[in-house]
Amino acid sequence: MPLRIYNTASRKLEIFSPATDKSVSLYTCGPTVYDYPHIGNWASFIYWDTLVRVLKFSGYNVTRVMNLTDVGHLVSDADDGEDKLEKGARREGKSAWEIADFYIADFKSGMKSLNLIQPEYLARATDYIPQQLELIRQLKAGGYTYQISDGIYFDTSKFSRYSDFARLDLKSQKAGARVKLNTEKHRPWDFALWKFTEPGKKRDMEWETPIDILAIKPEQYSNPIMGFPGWHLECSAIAMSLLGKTIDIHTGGIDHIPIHHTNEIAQSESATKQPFAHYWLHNNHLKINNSKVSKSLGNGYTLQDIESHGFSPMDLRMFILQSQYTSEGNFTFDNLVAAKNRLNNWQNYAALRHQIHDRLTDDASKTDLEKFVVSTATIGAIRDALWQNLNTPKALSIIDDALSGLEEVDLDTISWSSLNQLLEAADELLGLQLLSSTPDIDDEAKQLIIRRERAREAKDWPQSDTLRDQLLKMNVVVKDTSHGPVWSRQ
RNA sequence: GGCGCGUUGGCGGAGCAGUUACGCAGCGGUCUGCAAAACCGCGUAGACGGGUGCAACUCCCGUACGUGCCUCCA
Repeated sequence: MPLRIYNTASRKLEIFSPATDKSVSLYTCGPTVYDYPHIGNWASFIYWDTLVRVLKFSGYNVTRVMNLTDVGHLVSDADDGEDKLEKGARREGKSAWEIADFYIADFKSGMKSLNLIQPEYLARATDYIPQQLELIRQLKAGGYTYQISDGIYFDTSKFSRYSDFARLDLKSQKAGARVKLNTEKHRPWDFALWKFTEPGKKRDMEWETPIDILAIKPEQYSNPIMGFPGWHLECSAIAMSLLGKTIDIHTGGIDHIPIHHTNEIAQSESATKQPFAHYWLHNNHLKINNSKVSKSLGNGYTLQDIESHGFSPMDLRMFILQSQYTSEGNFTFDNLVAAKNRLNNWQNYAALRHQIHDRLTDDASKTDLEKFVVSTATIGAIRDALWQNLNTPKALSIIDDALSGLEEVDLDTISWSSLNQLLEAADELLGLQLLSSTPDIDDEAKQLIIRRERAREAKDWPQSDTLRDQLLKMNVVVKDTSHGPVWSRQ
């Protein structure tokens, strides 16, 4: 069974096959670092992290780039309004550079707490200004640009396939119906490659516009014209400079199909005459309380909000994995509780491995057939589920099935190594930290459990209950099963 | 106005043309010193109306409702 993924470019489920045998180049549109990401943003990054995990698990050598948009993303994608970074700076009384640094640090720490694998390259747009200017240069040379009073624009009429990717009928789009149109643009969907700093203004982030990309003669050029890159440009420039002209997989949110990715394709392919990406994957949006996440509705919960409600980042991760990336999830705190409980149950199963080990006296005397073995076929089945367009809910259900058998049987009969293999594979593929979140209990707690068993044998219930309370204070819960006591963490 | 998507049991959420998804929550029972767990069972899901099939939650058409994009947003 091959790895299949849904390619937005073809609108079909396709068998994945990278250009180079066992290497995969992967580009993910990263955050605009002007504010805390909300859980919808994180959902996207959790899904793409799962993709990376699946590829690595399948033996691919993955080189992944994620950009950090720290300049040029305007309040409106239609090349109007203020730069988000500059706006954030004004809001917080800092410079745009300080804003970017702060939210980049926050993003990295969020990635860590959600156990997202760090991409090989986390690239700041402002670190790639020369590459972006070079791309403009190439496009200008090819006749794809024009200049108007506020910047240099991409002429979409020169790229005949412009509307193919999003399958939009541009004529029927009511572009600018609700925003003031830039009347100088030749077409509403032409987009800025480089914007000039407003005359008489000084931006925190601005660069001198090289004269050779300007449509003026050198003798007319007196004072430097300052400017900054358009939002779409960075992704093409960063991706191509780090991964080459054609990349295997490009991922991003579903909202990026009609504008951002359409524009990336237009400018990249106009410059190189080669396909920009073979596979385009898009995650659907997470709804919150059945409505969309929107800054204006104020429902964009952050990771900090989740934690202040008493949930862990892994609870959120479990919640996100419970629905498939192409479907529209719905977040409520009740649903998060369900995910938390499920994860907690898994952690209790994971903790059994310490208790099997403790009792392991004559492991060799029992054959695998006599033991409860989590078969390697289970791990294969998990992988197969994920290979089916990252069907994470299916993968979770397979793990549920495998784990739920464990508590019915005598612990002595469970194969320690096969349980460990399952947990390792689950962690590798889903990143839920089942192993690291369930360390063994200390010797003191173990002694208390033994003493409690003695008390129970002597039918000394008050003593037994006292010991149980003592363990509870150490966050260890003891349950008396028909096969003896089993502990778990509270 | 244009283009698109969705509608599964209390909630979340998959696959599949014919066999229990799965999870969380709930109810009843067994077991049990108590508690918890575990186990067994229960609630008879598939918006509505047609159509094609021996057979449809699963394919096709229509209707209703919801929702997304064409501003911002993963």
